[in-house]
Amino acid sequence: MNRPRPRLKDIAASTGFSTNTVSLALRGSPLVTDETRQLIEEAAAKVNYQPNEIAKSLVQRQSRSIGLVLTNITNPILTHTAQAIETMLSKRGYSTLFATSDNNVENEIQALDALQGRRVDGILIFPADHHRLAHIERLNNFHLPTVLLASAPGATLDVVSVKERQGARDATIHLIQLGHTRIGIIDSGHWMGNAQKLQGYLDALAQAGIASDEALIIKKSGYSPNLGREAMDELMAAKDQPTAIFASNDAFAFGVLDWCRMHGLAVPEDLSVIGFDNIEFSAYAATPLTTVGYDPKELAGLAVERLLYLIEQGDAQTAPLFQQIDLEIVLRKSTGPRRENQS
Amino acid sequence: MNRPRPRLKDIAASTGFSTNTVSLALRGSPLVTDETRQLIEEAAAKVNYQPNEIAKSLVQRQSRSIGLVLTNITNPILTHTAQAIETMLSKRGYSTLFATSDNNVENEIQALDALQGRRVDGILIFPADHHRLAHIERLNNFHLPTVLLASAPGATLDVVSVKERQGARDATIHLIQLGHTRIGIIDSGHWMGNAQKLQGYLDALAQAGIASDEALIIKKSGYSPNLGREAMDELMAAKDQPTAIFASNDAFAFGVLDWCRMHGLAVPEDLSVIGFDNIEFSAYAATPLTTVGYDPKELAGLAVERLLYLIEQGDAQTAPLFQQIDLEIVLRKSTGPRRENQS
DNA sequence: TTGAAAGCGCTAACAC
DNA sequence: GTGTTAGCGCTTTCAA
Repeated sequence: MNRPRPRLKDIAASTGFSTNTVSLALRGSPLVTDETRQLIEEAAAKVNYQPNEIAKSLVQRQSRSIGLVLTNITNPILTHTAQAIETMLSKRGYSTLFATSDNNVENEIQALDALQGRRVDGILIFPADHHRLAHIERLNNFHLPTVLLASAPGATLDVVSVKERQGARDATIHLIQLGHTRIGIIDSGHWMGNAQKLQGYLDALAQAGIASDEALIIKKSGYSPNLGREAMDELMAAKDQPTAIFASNDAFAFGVLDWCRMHGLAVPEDLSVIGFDNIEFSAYAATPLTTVGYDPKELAGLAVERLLYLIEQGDAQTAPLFQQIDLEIVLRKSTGPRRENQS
Repeated sequence: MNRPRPRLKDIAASTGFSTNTVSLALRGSPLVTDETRQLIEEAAAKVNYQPNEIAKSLVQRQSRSIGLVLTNITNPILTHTAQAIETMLSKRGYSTLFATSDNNVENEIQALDALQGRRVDGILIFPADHHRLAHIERLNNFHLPTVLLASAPGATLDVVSVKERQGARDATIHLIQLGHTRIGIIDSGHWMGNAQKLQGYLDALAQAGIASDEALIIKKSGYSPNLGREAMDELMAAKDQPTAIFASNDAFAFGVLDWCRMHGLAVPEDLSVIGFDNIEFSAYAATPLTTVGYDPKELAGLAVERLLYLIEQGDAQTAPLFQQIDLEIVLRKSTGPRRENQS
C-alpha cells in the first residue's frame, strides 16, 4: 500500500552496521560509540526513519496505547474530559484509541473487544450502564488495567468520578435554604443505572424534614434540552406545583429555562432552577444558570495517573481504589428566594 | 504484564491441528471442513481467544486504524463531527486513534509522527494552521491517505469542508436585507490562516455597494464567549456604531449577547446578531441565536467515505478531490430589522 | 562495542 | 483439507 518505509535493516545496510547496532544506537544505548551513533543517526534522518511501533509492540508485548470509551460526547463536560485525557496521555507517550458506545451495552462490548484485540495497555471507560459491568470487570481476567469514569455501585474496579450524591444534595439544600419546599427533580441517572443524584436530592429533603413527592420526581433518558421541556410539562401539571427545579444536567436546565420563556414564567422570580455540570455555555443561557460543577481536568488527571500506575504495577494486584472529586455550586442568576405569594 | 493470552498456537496444540488450519478455520475459510472448524471454534471460544491485531497488522502491513487529529474540541460542532467519524469508522472495521494539536503546529507535527509510527492507514485532520500544511502534505511521500477537514487555500490534499465563504456571505446578506449597513464582524479565521468568512462578509458588502470599514472588522484568536465580549468593547467604541454583528462562531455570538445584556442593549431591537456553526445550545442562548449551520454527520460521512476510498485505492494516485457541504441560515430571534432611529 | 540468532503472533505461499 | 516454512520489523538474549 504505502511506499516501502525504511526499516532498521535498510539503514543497517547503508551504514554497514548490524540491525542490532542500529537499533541500539537509535535508542540511545550507552553501549554504542558516539561516532557510530552519529553515523547511524544521520543515515536514519536522511531517509526519514520512523520506527514501526507495531513491530515494537509485538515484541515488547505492550502497545503504549490506551482505550478511551465514552457513551457519547454530546455532553460538553465529557468532551473536555476526553481532551484532557488525550493530552495527558500523549505527554506520557501513550496514544489513545477512542470509541463510543452511544449508551448501548452491545456497542460497548464490541468496542471493548476491538480494544483488546488491539492490545491496549489499559482502558478508561465511562460505562453505558452502571449496573451492567460484568463485561468490563471481566477485563481483569486478563489483568487489563481499567478505570471507571463513573461511580458504579459495588464495582470491583478502580473508580475516578465526581461526588454526584453530595453535589445533588448541596444543590437541593441550596434551594431549600432559599425557602423552597416544593422542589422538582429531573433525573437521567436511572437510564444508566445511577441513582446517585436522586439519592442526594432525597438526602437533602429528608434532612430538612420535607416529604418527598413522587409527582415531583421526573425521570428522563438522555441528554437534551427537549427532555427538560417535556419534564416541565409533567411537573407543572401537578396541582401543587414546584417552585424550584433541580435538573440533573445543564441540558435539562436549558430546557426548563426555555419552557419558562414559552410559558411566561420569570426565572428565578417565578421558578428557581439549578443545573448540574457547569458546562461552559451555562453562563450564557437565557438566565445565567446556577449549577454545580467540577473541573474535568482534575478528573482526567486522577484517572490517567491511576491507570498509568496500574499499568506500571504490572501483575502486582492492588485493591481497587475509589476516588471522587468535589463539586462546587456556581452561583449565577437562576435561583432566588421563594416568594411569599408563591404557590 | 498481562496473563498470557491464548494464541493460535495454543489452540492448535489443544485441538491437534496446525496453527495454519486454526487460523484458516477461525477466519472462516472454505478450505477447512465444517467439522474441523466447529472443533476449532469451540476450543477458541473456551479459552476466549481474541486474535492479536498487532501481529496481524505487522504481517498484513495495514493496521485498520486511522488517525483523527483535531485542534481542540471545545467547539461542540467538532465534537459532533468527531463522534460521527468514530461511529462510521468503527462500522467499517476501523479503529480511530485520536489526537489534539491544541491549535499548535508543533503539537500537530508530533501527533502526526506518533500516528505514522503506529502505521495508521489514513489520517483525517483539522489543521491547526491553514497556511502551514507542508508537514501534512509530506504524508503523501509515504502514500499515506489524508483528508483535510478544512478548506486550506491551495492545498494539494483531499478536502472535505463547509462552504464557509458562502455561509458568511449569506449571513451578511441576511443582515443587509434587514436594512443594516453598519455591520461588524468578529472573525477568528486569521488565527488559523483562514480568511474564508471574512471574504464572504466582504463579498456581501461589496455586492450591496456598502463600503467596508476597518473599525468594524475585529479579529480574535480562539473560541470563547469572552473574546466576543472583548470584541464588542472595541466595536462599540467606534463613533459610528454597528447595528448588526456577524460573529464567526457561536461562542463569540454568546459573548456579544452577554455584552448586550450587561450594557442594556436589547437584541435584536438595538442590535442584531448572527452566529456561525449552529451548536445545539444556540437555541437556548439569552436570545435564541440566529446562526448559520450545517450537519456534522454529512461532513463526517463525506470525509470517511473519501478516506476509505483512498485507502482502498492503494497506490493508484488519484487527483485530490475538493468537497464542500452547504450551510443554511437557521432563523431564530437574534436578528431583526434596523430601526429608523438607529444610529 | 558490535554481530548473529531467535522469536513476538500472526498470515501467506507452497507442499502434500 | 491440512501441515510446513518463511517472514512482517523489531528487541532480546547470547557470543565474540
